Amino acid sequence: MTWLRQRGAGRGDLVGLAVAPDGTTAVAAAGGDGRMTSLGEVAMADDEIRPRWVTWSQETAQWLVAGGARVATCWDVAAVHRLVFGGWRADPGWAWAHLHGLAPDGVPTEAPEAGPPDLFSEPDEARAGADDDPVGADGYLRAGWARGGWAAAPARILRWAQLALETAELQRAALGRLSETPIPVATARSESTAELLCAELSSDGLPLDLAAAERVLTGIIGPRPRDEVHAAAMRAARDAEVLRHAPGGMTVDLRSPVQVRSLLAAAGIDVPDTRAWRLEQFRESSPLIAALLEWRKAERIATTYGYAWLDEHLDGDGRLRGSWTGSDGAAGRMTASSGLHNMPAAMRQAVIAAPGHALVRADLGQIEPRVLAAVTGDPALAAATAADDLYLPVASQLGVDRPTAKVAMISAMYGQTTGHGGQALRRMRAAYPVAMAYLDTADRSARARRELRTYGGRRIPMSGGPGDSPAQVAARGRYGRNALIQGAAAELFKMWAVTVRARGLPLGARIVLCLHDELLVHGPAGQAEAMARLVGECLTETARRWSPDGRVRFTADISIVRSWADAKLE
DNA sequence: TGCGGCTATTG
DNA sequence: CACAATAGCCGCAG
Repeated sequence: MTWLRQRGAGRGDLVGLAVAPDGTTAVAAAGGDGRMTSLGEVAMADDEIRPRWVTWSQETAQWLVAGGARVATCWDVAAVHRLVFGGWRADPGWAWAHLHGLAPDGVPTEAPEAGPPDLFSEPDEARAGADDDPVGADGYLRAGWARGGWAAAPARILRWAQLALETAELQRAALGRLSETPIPVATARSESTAELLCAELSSDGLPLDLAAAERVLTGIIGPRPRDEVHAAAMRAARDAEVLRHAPGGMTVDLRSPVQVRSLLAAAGIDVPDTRAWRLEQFRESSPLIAALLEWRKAERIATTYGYAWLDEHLDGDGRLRGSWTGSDGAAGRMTASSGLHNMPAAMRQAVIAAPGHALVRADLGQIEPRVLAAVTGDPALAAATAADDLYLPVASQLGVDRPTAKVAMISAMYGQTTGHGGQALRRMRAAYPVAMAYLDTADRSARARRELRTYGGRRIPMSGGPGDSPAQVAARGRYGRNALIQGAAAELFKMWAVTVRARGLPLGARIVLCLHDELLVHGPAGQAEAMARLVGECLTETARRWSPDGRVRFTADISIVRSWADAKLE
């Protein structure tokens, strides 16, 4: 797009982008200049210039992907808003208000007295004309614009692209004021581009072989039921397998925890609840418990990951699709629906590379303690990261065995208070004073409802939430200390992921799954070795950018596999 | 019908 | 069974 070049736009420069649901597209360059264009031109300009496209949210990325115009990088206003201000809500009007210091309560909504749209209440976009400014006299974005009215006419789409750019520039300035965090702008970029990745993950799906998946299911819950009657009969048969161990022919609904508890009581087993870990100790001595635990496993598969799950989420092209969010929850992890993040391990053997393709599986090793070392700069802990197994040097520094060292480390990061980690925890305090002080500070701040900020600059709001009983205060402390670790790990992971996404493109490598510390990359079989090498190089590159002093070592276990479940083939 | 509790799966 | 998430079923309130 020569026009963009004429406006002086170069690699990495912010360029506003708006894509209406019908594909009408506008771009806006710095200085307020903009023009209507097409997705095809955007794709070409991305190749030639590679600006950083400013989008309002992942929705724009979804339109781009749907239109076949995948771009390299973006600045996602919603993602950056979540980073800078925290919380889930990140619509344009909300982000705008925060950047302009306007009270969030005042963000205009559609007038409630207007009621649902009908023949007599013209939507805002249809009334466009006299007062066609997206910003109202009160300084807020107008509700009609923010709620979709921007797409009503080309002039509005253009204005919306300009406004995205203006908003992004304000966000960048706000990030610059986060002086206490080391890499806020780099994090904003990777968090943004992670939204592009999410749109692609949602669109591309995870390769899952239907026949293999059905074989897994058959082995656990039997063949696909022919009809409802057959399904009910199989269910009853599974139930009967447990109930035949019930005392006195007692019949209960196994799906009701209350009834199961009374069943167990009748069998002489008194438990406060019926969770598997609690029942496990009775497995050997009680055939009823053993049968119940097996039933639970099968029931879980049948109801959540069974044939209905395949029918609902596995498409005809052999891809399991769900929706992806780039930064969800307390600490800004990626999340996915359709069970993509909690699929039973047994189902992984059905995740198989397409013909002529291979999967590269890569796990970050012991990511949370390494992240703790990096974000705190604790010298002793950083030294321990030189080892492949970080818990070995930690154990020797603490003078305990490896399992104890691991429990102590995880206790410190998660805030466990029960159990017998007290002595090891005291030694942790002596061995890693910088890291432990960081965690203690986070805990204290969270208890006092003071907001937190991760290494990458993500705000963790601590207002609201549960009350001030001792248990709730303690829980808030655990939440806070963990949010900083989990959050920073999520930031590092996403930077790694978007680096792999970018560098892997020439090889035809596509990320097909992100799982908190694990990447699954799919690509041509002939490029498998190159992809595996590249994933490792991307971690090195990311680590250097993320933790520039280089004193903390990050490791990944990388292997080329046909199926996700496969052991390493390297 | 909506929602909290319980349960299981994952990192 | 600490921290995080998604998701299904039960029981109860409205």
